[in-house]
Amino acid sequence: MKPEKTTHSTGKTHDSAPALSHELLLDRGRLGVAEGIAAALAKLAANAGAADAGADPLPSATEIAKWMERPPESQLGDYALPCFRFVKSLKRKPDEVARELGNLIETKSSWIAAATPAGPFLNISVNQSRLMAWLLPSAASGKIFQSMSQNQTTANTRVMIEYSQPNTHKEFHVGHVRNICLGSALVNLFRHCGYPVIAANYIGDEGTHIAKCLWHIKRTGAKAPTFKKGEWLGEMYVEATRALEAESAVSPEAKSRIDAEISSILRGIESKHGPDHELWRETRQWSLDDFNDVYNWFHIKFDRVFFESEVSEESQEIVEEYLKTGAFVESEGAIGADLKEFKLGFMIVRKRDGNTLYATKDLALARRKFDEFKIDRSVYVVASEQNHHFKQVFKTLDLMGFKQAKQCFHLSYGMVVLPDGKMSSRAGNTVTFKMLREEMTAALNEILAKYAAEWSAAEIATTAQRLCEGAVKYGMLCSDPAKDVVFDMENWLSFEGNTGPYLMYSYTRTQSILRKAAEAGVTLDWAQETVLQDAYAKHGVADSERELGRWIQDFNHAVAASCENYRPSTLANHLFYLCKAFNRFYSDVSVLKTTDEPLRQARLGMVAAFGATLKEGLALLGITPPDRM
RNA sequence: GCACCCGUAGCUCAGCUGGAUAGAGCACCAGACUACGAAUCUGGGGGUCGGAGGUUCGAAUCCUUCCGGGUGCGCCA
Repeated sequence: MKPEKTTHSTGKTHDSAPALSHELLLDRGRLGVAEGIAAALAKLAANAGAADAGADPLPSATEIAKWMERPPESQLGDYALPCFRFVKSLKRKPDEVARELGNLIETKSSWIAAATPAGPFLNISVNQSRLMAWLLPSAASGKIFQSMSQNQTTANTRVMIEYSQPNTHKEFHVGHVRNICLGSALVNLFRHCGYPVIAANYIGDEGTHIAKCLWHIKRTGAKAPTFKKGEWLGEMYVEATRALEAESAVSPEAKSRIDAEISSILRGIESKHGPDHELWRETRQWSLDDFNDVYNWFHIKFDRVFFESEVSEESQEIVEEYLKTGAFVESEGAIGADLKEFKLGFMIVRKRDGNTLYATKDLALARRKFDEFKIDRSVYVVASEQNHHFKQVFKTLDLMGFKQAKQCFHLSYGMVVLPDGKMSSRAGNTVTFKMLREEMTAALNEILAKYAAEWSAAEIATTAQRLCEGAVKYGMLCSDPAKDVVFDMENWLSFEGNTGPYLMYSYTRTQSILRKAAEAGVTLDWAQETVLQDAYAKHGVADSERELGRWIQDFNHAVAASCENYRPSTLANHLFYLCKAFNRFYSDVSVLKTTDEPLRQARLGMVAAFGATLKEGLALLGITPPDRM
């Protein structure tokens, strides 16, 4: 099968739609059916006298593969072809097209077992034994997943994905956790689809918030603990803001005195020497150490870590430079980009006091990304509060003349809220990463205590960690990024329904079966594809097997859609349905007790194929399931 | 005031480059294990897809408008 040229006749190119349905070419079953339809369509067109001038050219098999849908009821068939689109070129009613196409389809020695018209739809049943003989070994070996990365289009697009972006001296709360989950999943997805990806972090290590934190430490003389000093800093910052608010309210004089003290600390830090700078350097490192602990716990790595402090000088240069080109103008004593004609207001890049801002640093950093890292696309994973900010930044980059500005994408995500409402540090109901980890791990340890006699302490600890990490990541990823997510610890750990533990449990079931099979000396011989095909041809494919096969087969498509739409939830949901199908299959047929040996091989293959698919999908979400739980 | 986002079962959410009778999970009710570990599976009730228009063979999906909630909007990050 060679890739056909795709025609862009619709001309509708999505801003960020990359891989030209590459995954369809990897699906031999779907493509096989599409080829059968294409052949029938050619005959139909010939019969109709296709000499009509101006008639549309016949669609290619890949185009047809794109149009094929899954019918609403699986009893109807494996695929459905809506025939409305052929009405014009064939000058027939859709019902007629479906009927005639059904008659013309070749079912002997092809992927198609039956084609039955249903009104304007042509429903198609796939030759199941042939499908399984191809699908199961391809999935179990991981071959069809790995092929996703061999894509010319994506291989030439360098992508940088910036995420996490924590501030030093502040608490790392569940909102930051969602960011990490989304960002790392995107990195995985883009890499998997063949993009060269640079995973970047951008740490806020300067600014007033730090001065406030240090101000509080200095005046109270509080001493840091031996461990988790970064978390302690976060607590100090919360205390600082409270103290600041209370004391400033006492009198206008008190307020101006405190403001002066904080400015003094800020200047001290920026002067790059002296006690305040030293304190900044020391405490900053505490936060960075803690961040690394968090990243290690979540098993994520960055290829490049940027610091705000490393771009602040460049941000001053940028102001001068683009003031000259006219991209920036002066207004009311400040300097900025006038974006009013784009309905984006005015973005200040230099304050009246001469200091640059967060936005200015984003511009400087963006330039570094383009020039130094030669990236073609730049993705920012940042909370939705900053939608307006990024619209301004991207438009400004455009005005500054960066071509890549059009390939900048802000993945905006909603807040993490608690079951009883929004979190607020004022109300004292925030959830930090520390709390999340401790409480969830404790709950899991309680559950896993029942294995204390059988398993080693190390295995219990590892299992608890994996379950916790998986529960959190899945909970953060399974709903649309744009929506707020309710952080409900109990639900996420409840192991019932659409949760991380449910998916991980499904995986452990496969491992259990495969382990038992290996103990019994049963091994899979993939070389004999015909064994699979014959077994299924003889005994038939059970409904639950057909369903499961379908979800395995559509996996690549879900991955591609998930990547193209910057939406890990698409994959997460696919995995949930995949597991539902497996658990149904599990209770429907007993694999190891299957008496017919070839059929048992085939079903074992189904288990292996599902296990490999699920593991692959979970890995893309950043989840590693335990082997047993 | 303006801009953007969200509104689908009691609750939490799928379904969104338009396709057939709108699907899951939780909760509730009723079933299935001396086990390929039931952290599972099967069945049941429960919906004018926020409202109203429009586009067309067809709209939860696209457009307009209104309502409700959220987030932002020149010297914070």
